[in-house]
Amino acid sequence: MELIAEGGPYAAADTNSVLGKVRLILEMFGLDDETLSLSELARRTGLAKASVHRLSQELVRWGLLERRNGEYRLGMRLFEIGQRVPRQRILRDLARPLMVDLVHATSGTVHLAVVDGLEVLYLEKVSSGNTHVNHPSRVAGRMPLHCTATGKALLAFGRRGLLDEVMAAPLARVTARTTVAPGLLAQELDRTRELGYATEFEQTRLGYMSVAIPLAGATGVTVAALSVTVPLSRSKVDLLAGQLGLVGRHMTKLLSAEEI
Amino acid sequence: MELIAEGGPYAAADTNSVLGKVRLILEMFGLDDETLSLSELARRTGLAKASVHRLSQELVRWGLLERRNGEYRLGMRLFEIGQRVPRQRILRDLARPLMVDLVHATSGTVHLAVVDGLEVLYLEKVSSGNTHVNHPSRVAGRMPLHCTATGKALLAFGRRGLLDEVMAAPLARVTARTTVAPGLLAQELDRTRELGYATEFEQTRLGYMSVAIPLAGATGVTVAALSVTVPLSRSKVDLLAGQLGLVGRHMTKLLSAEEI
DNA sequence: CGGCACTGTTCCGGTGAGCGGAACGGTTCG
DNA sequence: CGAACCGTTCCGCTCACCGGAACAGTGCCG
Repeated sequence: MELIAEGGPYAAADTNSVLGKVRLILEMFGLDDETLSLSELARRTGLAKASVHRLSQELVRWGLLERRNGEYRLGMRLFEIGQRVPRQRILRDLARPLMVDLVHATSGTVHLAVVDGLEVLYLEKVSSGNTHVNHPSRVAGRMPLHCTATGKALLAFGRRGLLDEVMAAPLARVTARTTVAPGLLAQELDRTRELGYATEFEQTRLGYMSVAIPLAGATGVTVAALSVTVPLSRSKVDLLAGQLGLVGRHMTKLLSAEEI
Repeated sequence: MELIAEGGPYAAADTNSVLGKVRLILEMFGLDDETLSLSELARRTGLAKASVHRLSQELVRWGLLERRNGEYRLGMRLFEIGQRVPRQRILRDLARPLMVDLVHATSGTVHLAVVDGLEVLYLEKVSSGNTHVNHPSRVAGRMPLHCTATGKALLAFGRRGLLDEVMAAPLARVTARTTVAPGLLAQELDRTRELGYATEFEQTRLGYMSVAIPLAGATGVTVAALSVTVPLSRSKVDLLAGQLGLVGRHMTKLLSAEEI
């Protein structure tokens, strides 16, 4: 089991530095494991039980971990500090109200995403309770760049060279309709640049399609992407693209006031 | 200037432990200071420049900090890990779609909050772009318990003893209409328990009022509160309370499936 | 031009914070 | 009751960490 590899495009942890150990401890808490016992943490991290005990106590004092009847869980302070990260905070604060309106105009699910490493990172997800379906996406969740509408918008309008890096590795097949041929992907991106928006039909999830647009910051550089996902049955691409475009122009104005 | 005291109800940082230093560094990034230079960090934390340099480098390698043309800023990884905190994640994921609907039903601003320490901590905030006003509240922002509708709902239906702790210190006057007399607050909370919902008229911000209900987890214990804020001019307390009640019952059902 | 006041970065010797094996008390098993 | 687990504490060794000092690069002012 490769523990260190999980969780994004960052360098590996160093076992014999305090920070390395803390990192191992905090990153053991995946989305599945909500709470972990001391022994379990020691086992999974490979650290000595005494060390985990000492560090965990200090983390609890900080508020990054909490202790509920013997088990450790990630603490509220971590959420609080995470909300201060400037890029996500500015983008979300500006986009959220517009996303809410978009949900009601389209009856779909709206995503705000940035590129992090070689993946799409979802900053925000808004959907209505009425039309709510169990989408696999999560806020702070990751998806491949090549099979999502947001990913394609970011690839098409983002920094050059990103596409090459993505195509350096074989493209993962997520559904039967996912584009895995590099040539086809390049073609799709050309089309995306032409139209000004990206689409995706059942390439992420069967039965659903998405339309996405890039969001440009003050300098004109693409900093994020916004998408609407609806059931395939009621796909009105041009209508959705139009509604997204309106919001996109509004966002660009808002973003120009901020520095991203 | 008291640097350590800021940022919640947690124990102070220890300067001569690695974690203590890291904590100082990370918590220097407030909502105002988006980016900080190395020297500035060293100055504010009181740590040696070499130490800050070494630790910051390790934090960048981890992804908790990012470096953009010489300046440090909080990194995306921090946001990502913060989103895994289970209490906030479960509550938000369940509540967000319902909050979106509530926004459109009421044309107000909807907040989801928990109590952390002796304050209200906002987990989520949803408002529409049309009716958007610059509310001072932020996601992951904090407010006093005694002057907000969510705070009063949490005080009235939350764990016993919390009220005593709050009243141990003098109640801060936020606006001219904020309840600062302990006796009056107790009376308001009695009324809240009687009605099943809490209200607040211009006690947080002049021109606005809020209605809030408690959200009960699987065991019946109050775990969070949900509120709607609208301009004072169109305050329909009983209507808002009714709409909140519907959502509240729905949330209770959803929360019973999870373990909070 | 040189001096100055800043940056960020590197070096390195002393040392105490951190380490973790081992032992300890408290459970929950069969 | 022993066995196997848990969390917690102890303590001496040692190496990762510390931070003053020296270094290089930059922008400003006289």
